[in-house]
Amino acid sequence: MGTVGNTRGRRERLRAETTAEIKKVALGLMASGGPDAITLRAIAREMGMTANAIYGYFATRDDLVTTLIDKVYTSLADTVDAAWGAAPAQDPAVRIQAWARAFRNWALANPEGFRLIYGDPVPGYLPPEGGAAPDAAHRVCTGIAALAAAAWPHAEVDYSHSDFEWSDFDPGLLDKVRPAFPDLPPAGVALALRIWSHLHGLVSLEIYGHLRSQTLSPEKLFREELAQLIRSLGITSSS
Amino acid sequence: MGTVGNTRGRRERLRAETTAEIKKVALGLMASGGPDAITLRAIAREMGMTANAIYGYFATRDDLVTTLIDKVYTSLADTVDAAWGAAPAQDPAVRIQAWARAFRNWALANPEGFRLIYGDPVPGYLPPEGGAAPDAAHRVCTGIAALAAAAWPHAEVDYSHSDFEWSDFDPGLLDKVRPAFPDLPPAGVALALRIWSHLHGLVSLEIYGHLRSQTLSPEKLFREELAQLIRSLGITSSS
DNA sequence: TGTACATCAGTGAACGCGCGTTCACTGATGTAC
DNA sequence: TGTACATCAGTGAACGCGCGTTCACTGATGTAC
Repeated sequence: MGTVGNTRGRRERLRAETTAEIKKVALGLMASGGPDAITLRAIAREMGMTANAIYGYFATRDDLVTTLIDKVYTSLADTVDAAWGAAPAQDPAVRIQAWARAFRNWALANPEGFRLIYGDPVPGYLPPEGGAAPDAAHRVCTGIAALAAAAWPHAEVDYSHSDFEWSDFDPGLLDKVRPAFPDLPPAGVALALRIWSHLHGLVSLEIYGHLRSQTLSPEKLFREELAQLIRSLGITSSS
Repeated sequence: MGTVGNTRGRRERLRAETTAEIKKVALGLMASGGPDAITLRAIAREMGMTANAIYGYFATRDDLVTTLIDKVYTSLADTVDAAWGAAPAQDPAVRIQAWARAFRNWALANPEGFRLIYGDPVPGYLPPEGGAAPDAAHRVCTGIAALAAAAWPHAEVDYSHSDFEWSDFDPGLLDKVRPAFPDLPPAGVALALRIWSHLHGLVSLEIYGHLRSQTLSPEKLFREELAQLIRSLGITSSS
C-alpha cells in the first residue's frame, strides 16, 4: 500500500497543483483586466492548455468563479482574524487598529480579490442555488461585530441616544451576532456597521483608484482617519 | 426662413429625442443588467431598431459610454450643487447635511449611474485620448472641498496636529482647490477627502447591496452616521 | 522483471451565441424652382 | 400647386471575433498479475 499510496498521491498532487494554478491565473487575469477577464479560454491560453482541459477541474465557469470567491473570502478572513488574534486583548484601540490595517493591507495586496467580492459581479455569473454567502463571509462579518463589541464598553455613553432597535437589522445577521456578543445592544450593532462603512469606504476608494488621483499618500490619510475613528469611539490608543 | 426653420427644427428635435432615448435605454439596461449590459445591439433591440442605426447618433460604442458618463456626472453635480446652494450659507452643519443627503438620494435614484462613474468600468471601454475627467467630475470634487472649507473654521482646533503637507496631494487637485478656497490648509484638504470617503463608503455599500443584507433601515444608519460626522467636525447642527 | 490493461489529463475540431462594426441600399421627409 | 432633386434615418446582410460548452479522441502514467 505504501508505493500505491505514493503514486496515487503523486497524481493527486499534480491535480491539486493544476487546480491551484488555474485559480492563481484566474485571479491574475482579473488583476490586469477586471472581472470580465476571467474566461476559461484566457486562463487556458495563459497556461498553455486548451480551454476545455479546465473542465477536468471545474464543472463549469461559474463553478470556478464560486470557488474563487470562496478562496478570496477565506484569505481575507484568515488575515484579519490573525491580526485581531495577535493584538493584545486588553487594548481595544490597538486591536481595532490591527484589524483595520490588516484589512487595508490585504486589499492592497489583493486588489483583484477585493473587487471580486465587493465590487461589480463577474459578467454573467450566477451564484450557486444554495444562495448562501460563503462561510468565510460570515467570519468577516463576525470579525466586524467583534470590533464593535470591543469598542462598545468605552463608547456607550456617546451612543446612548441612538434609536436603533433589533428590528432594524437583518434577522440572519442577528442570529450570528447576538449569541456571539450577548452584551451588544442594537446601537452597538449599528456601530459595527458604521465602523465597517468607514473602513470599507476608504479602502474601496483607494482600490478603485478614485483616491490616487487626489492624494499621493493614501497611507497617511488612512492612518489619520483610523486615529480619528478610534478617537470618536471614545477609546484612546496606547500605540 | 420661418417655415424652413420650423421644418429643420422638427428634424433636429426628432434627432435629439432619439439621441436622448438611446441614452435613457442604455442607462436602463445597465440598471437591470450591470455595466456589461450596455451593448449597441441590446439598445437597438429595446428600441425596435437595428444595431447599426445607432451609428447615426454615436460614432462608436465608446463614444456613447463617454457621453453617458458625462451625463451622469453632470446630473450628480447639478443635484448636489443645487442642494448646497439652497441650504443657508451661515450654517455649515445644515449645508453639509443637505449636500450629503442629496448625494445619497441621487445615488439611490440613479444606482446605475453611480456604478457607472464609481464602480468597475464598462468591459472593454477605453476613455477618450484627452484622458481628462469630465468637467462635472471636477465640479463634484470642488463641491467636496467646499464642504471641508465650510467645516474647517469650526474644526481647525481638532485637526491642528495633522501632519499633512501640500506635497501629499495631487498637484492637479490643488490647482483647482487652492484658488477656490485659499484659506484651507493641507489638513483641510485631507479633511475633505475624509468627509468624501465617509459619504462615498456608506452610499457605496448601500448601492452595491452589501448593506441591505445586514440592516433593514440604511436610511437610519445614514442619518446617525451623518450626525456623528458633523459632531466629529466640531460643529453643531441647528436642524 | 515483463506484459496486458485501466485510468485519466489533455487535444482538436466543432456548435451556437452575442458582440462591434462595415457596406451598399431604400424609402420617407423636406427643399428649390 | 406640382414636380425634380437632395437629405438622411434606418435597413439587412455580412465580416471576424471571443466566448462557454460538447464530443470523440489520443497518449502518457500508473496498476495488476
